[in-house]
Amino acid sequence: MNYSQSEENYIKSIYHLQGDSKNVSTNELAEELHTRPASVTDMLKKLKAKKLLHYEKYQGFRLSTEGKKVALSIIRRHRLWEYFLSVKLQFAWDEIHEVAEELEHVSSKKLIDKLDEYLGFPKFDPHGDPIPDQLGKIATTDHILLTELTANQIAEVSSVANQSAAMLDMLKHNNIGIGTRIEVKKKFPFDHSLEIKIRNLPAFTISERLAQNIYVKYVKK
Amino acid sequence: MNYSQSEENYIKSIYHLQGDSKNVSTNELAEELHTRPASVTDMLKKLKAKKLLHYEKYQGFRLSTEGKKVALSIIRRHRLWEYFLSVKLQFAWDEIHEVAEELEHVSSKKLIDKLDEYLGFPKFDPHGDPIPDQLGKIATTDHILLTELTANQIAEVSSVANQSAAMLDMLKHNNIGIGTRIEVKKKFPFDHSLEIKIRNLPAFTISERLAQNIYVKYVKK
DNA sequence: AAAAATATTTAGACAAATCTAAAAAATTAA
DNA sequence: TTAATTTTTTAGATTTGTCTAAATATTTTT
Repeated sequence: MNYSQSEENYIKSIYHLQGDSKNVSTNELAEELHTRPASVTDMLKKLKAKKLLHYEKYQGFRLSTEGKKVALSIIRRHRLWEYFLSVKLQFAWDEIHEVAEELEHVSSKKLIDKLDEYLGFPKFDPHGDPIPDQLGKIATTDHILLTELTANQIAEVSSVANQSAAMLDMLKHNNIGIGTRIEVKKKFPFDHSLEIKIRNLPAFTISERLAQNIYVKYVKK
Repeated sequence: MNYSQSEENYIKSIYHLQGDSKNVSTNELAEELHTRPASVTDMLKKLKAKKLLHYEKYQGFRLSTEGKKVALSIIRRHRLWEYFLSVKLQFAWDEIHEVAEELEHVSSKKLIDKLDEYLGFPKFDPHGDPIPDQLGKIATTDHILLTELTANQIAEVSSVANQSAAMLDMLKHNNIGIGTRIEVKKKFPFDHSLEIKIRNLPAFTISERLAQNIYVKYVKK
């Protein structure tokens, strides 16, 4: 089956919002897609008719098994293109997302499988997110949120939850990238901000909001 | 300026049909695009409003300078992707066109310029057609139509004018590809078909129609 | 040069994806 | 447990790209 760009964007966003199968609300999805709730309702009816999601009026919705399969194949395309842009074309880390958003809608399965092979079947994209294989399987990671990291423990940035330009710009400004080693020096109870240290730079503070979007994994000292 | 996929397909087809600036007709374009003449008229009005073509009711049409510029940038994208699919992803010669038709609509200029660099600034695509550079310049070739080739003269296939699946299938069936050396043994005045010889294969006949779609260039014996 | 044939355009409709404004349902607060 | 607020849906429009059928121009034939 083939889906329109618009349908694919809805499916992908629902997949990200529902996480481990919580129900997604109309307003939430409208905000994520920068569209209006009324437009979301319209599209939901269509996706329901195609059996891609479970949806009852006023009750929220969630992808069906088939819907998840479709979502994973879109995510596979997106992340393979990100890997290609970064590793082969030398795009900067914060430039790849936007271009991959366009490339992901090219639907030839053969193209994607050949690209995967050409790239050497990478398991993670440049943001540290896992790339689903042909069957939709994704490698598991042991990462945790930076907010959950114990003080004075060193960990390595493994992925970011949010890839908005504003977020990526902020990370760049703070010299944080995939693989950056971070140590939490202090947690401030007042606003839950964190003082962190990177390499030999002076320690500095980041907001809880930002820290909630950074995944890290422990690393031997 | 950015154009829709549909607009881009019209511009590209007009460019191919007009050749060295002959006027294109509504029916001709409708057939090329597998659409209806009425739809063509609708789109022409839109493209005229965007100053991409010269068009007066019932008089045929032709791309403006700006329109040609746009056409060349679409062709650039298409041929670079064809080159990538063929050289990097090892797609067969007759499979690349269809996928490139989709990829060509991804519009990031940076993507295309980086891809060009990554591929080593190729001058010709796998079908032998020239790839426009960033400025729209295309390398010139000295190829002629196979129908124009003198008998008993050896020449090498340099490109094909038509990339329909039917055409590519026929070429494959006849063992003709870019670089194949062909000698015209005889021209039949009755239906203008040609008897040709390839390598050590027995000579065989091809139609005028097919020969009109094959470009060759002379080669020292 | 009129008639016939062909090419092109207009008029009006339709599907997809979106929107605004208003109605209806669900949730939260008083 | 009503009232107020928020969320969601419906109704009706709009834009883009397409279509069919009919009208109008142009070209070709007789």
